[in-house]
Amino acid sequence: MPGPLETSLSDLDCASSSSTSDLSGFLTDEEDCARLQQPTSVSGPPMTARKGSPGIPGASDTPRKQDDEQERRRRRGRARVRSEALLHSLRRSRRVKANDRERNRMHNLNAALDALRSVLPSFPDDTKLTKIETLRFAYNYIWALAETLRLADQGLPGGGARERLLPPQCAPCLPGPPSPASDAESWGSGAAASPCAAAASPLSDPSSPAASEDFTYGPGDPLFSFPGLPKDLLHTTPCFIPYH
DNA sequence: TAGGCCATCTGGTCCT
DNA sequence: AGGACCAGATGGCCTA
Repeated sequence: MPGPLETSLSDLDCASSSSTSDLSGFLTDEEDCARLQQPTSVSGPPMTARKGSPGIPGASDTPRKQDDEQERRRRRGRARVRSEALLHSLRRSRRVKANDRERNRMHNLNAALDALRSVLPSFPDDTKLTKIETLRFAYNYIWALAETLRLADQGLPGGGARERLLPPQCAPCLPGPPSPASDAESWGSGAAASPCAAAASPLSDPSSPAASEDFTYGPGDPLFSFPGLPKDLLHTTPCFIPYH
């Protein structure tokens, strides 16, 4: 699959070398550059002072031309092998750099997940949430906090803390139930096998994440309570971690 | 041992 | 053109 790589062999970026990985078996960028900066000579004897070149008077032309043609073919073959090796090493070094960036990107993503875990309520057994659990937990936790505000608003005359805390356009943004059609897979499917799914009672709020059958809930669940939230909210707050 | 979770590599695609 | 993002593949580690 020819790509831009092939067209850029002549202008290799010698400054952007990767030193992060072992390229044993491959040329490094420095080697690439060093070789490219050399005159285009193949390994072996230098190409200067070719005996019996066509310009020399008195040479017999026909056999000499055949020899020259063979020599040119050999050189072209060696040059092709060399350039393919160079191309391979160039691809390799770029791939190594891309791997580096990808690794770093995933580390950043994990750091963000850790930061998210750190602001979520922790559990007594200090169990570290998995990635998917962290995201689901955060989703439900946000929903529970929003629900707390909503309940608080009902007790406030003339307007609500909710409106003061959240801009109006945020109301529709509150987490709704994952669409079974579109999101069922991404939200997992553990509820069917859940021991407490059968005991789950309908929620008053259809926007609750627990409205999705992927979520189970119940005060008996060890992951049920949110510290700092009203107790009565627990009756409408989903158990946020689906069973597996 | 099977299954879940994770890290890493990789090639493709999109974006700046 | 190069980097970011994404999804699939793969292998290691851990647990029930």
